[in-house]
Amino acid sequence: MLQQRSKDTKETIRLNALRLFAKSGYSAVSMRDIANAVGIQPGAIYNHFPSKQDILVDLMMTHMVDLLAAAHDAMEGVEGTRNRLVAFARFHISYQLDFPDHVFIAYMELRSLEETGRQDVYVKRDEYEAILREVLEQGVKEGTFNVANAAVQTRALLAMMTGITVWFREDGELNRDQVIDCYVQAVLQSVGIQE
Amino acid sequence: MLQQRSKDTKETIRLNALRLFAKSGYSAVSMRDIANAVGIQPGAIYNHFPSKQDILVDLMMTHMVDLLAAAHDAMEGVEGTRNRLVAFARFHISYQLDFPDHVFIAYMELRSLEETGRQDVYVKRDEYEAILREVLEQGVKEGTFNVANAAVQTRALLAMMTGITVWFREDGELNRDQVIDCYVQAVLQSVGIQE
DNA sequence: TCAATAAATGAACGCCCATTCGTAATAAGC
DNA sequence: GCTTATTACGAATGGGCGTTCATTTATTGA
Repeated sequence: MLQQRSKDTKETIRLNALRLFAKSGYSAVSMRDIANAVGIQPGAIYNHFPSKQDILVDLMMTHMVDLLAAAHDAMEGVEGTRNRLVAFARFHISYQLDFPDHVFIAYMELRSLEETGRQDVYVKRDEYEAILREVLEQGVKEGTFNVANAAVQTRALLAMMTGITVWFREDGELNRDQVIDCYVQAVLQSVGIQE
Repeated sequence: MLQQRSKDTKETIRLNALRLFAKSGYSAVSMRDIANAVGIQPGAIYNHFPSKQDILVDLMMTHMVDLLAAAHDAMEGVEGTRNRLVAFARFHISYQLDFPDHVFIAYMELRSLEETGRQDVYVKRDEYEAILREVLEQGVKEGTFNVANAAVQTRALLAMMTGITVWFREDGELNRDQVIDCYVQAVLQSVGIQE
């Protein structure tokens, strides 16, 4: 049998595992499924990852780290609470649409994580939530925003924006920018700012 | 071995399957897990359900039918778009909090449904979305609401309100009514209504 | 060039899966 | 009390699971 070697087998495993986990869920995907998608034998995966669980941890942590870095990047230098809220909203939604699979498993497969690793992901998630929460708190303090509870509103808005991946299709009747504008308007109005 | 008979073994199976599916996901739960929770042998489940898949379909369809009936009930006789929006929001959030497991699997396990059954669930979901969408469309037509796209806003608001189950705990620092008020305010403001 | 390392195969491990079935025990109707 | 239908047990089915391992092949660095 022909054995192809590849320096990025590990990356190929990552990509396929991500796609399969997002489509069917961690538990429903077998190492054989992943191996088939990659084009190797199941055992060969263990040259790159010590276990199935480690693939999931790798995917989720990588995602959270990347997400955080990108978010801080997008917010850097943006001044004013309204501008910062808009910047965050646009960043968050765009990121969901760019990496729907990453976002989906980071959200859905927390329960599939064993205790090791789950705490790490929680910490990163809190750090991410804090970015939006601080914007809201600042807006409330200034009197710019009308929000009863910044922490609650943070989670409400994140859920709202994250949900876009469930239904949005690039070939739908509204294009990406139009949909983002709808959401940004909803976000702004929800904190009491009229368009 | 002692064999207990029970008229509501079927209902007990339903309750335990629901709880387990919600906690770990459909694929991660085995018929043995369910049987153990119920206190019977795995084979005995097949006296009540033809397959594991049928348990899931049963749970999801039952939930959707109940949800729809309860929603129509809650909206009946409520006049005025603002009042109807508030009524729907309060109903939806309360229902999520009352039946978090039902809601969770109806949302998450659509992908675990085989084609038969999935279409039925989609129809019910659309029917449910339509209740809120029609309120928003009416408000836009009247000029009461400031919403760019009623269909988009419908999904955005449903995602926002449904997300509450992810973090809300009955013993948290805010009680149920306080949290509901926060969300209702956010919903109202998001459609352009000032509190 | 050639040893050392990395990455693949393919077969096997023991275990758990959903489901089936013969049989026994219970409950319901007469 | 006896028949019948229901519901349970408990063992078995074939298959898939995550993972291991001896072995082979390819790549790398001295």
